[in-house]
Amino acid sequence: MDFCCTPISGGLDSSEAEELAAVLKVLADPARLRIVSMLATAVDGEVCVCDMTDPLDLSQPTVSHHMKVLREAGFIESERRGKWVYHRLVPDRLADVRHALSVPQPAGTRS
Amino acid sequence: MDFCCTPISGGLDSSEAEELAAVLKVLADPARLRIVSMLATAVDGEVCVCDMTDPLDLSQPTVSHHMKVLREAGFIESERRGKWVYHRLVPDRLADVRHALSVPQPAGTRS
DNA sequence: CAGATACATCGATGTCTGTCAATATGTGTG
DNA sequence: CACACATATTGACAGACATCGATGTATCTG
Repeated sequence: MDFCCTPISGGLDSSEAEELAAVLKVLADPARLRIVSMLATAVDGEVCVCDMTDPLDLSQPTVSHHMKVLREAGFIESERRGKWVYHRLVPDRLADVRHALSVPQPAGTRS
Repeated sequence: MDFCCTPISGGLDSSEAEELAAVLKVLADPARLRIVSMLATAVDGEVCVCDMTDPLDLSQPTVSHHMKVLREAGFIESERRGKWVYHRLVPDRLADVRHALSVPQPAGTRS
């Protein structure tokens, strides 16, 4: 997954649609959205799992699972420092998704 | 569902995350993405179901189901003319989703 | 090494959903 | 009305997945 996702406006073929759908599916989860949100608003841009289980009201294995999904989809990077693993957003990835959802000429705007 | 989705950068609470996740879940399907793509690239901005079953390689009920999901999520508008029902994109809805996924200050960009 | 803490992996489970066949509804034509 | 065509609805089913408890792995401290 080098660069992400043919834009919708390009006329998606079957495999392009599946690729974009897979990426969107990663974001289409309340817990993962809140994780992304927490990373986006963190003062240092970093958060460790231990600081997320409580606000998310989820078990540690579940949070860990979501981090893995986000990491494998390229949305976050993780780095171990001591006992903790710090997670950061990869902002370009979100930008790619936004770009894939862009529709250049709003075709149907004539009322 | 008046206006769509608190931006990620706002620090999503539980219900805001669920709302945005629900909207993204609608897009996170290959068939629906291809439908949106076909509508976005259609010359008149309109397509009827009968013209989509073949390219999508899906049964008519399945396509009809996807149209309903897209309509209920505010992504398309549908209008009956004669025997056919024509579907149009609601471009603002996609723009809302893009906006919700924006991260103003890429927090973690210091390498 | 022994214990504690942070995180990852595994297996099981309940729920959600994309799909289709069958059928119903709506619309035009004779 | 009878028939054909386009679309919607219903019911059923298989696969996907979010979640958790139990357990494994890594790191630090005595």
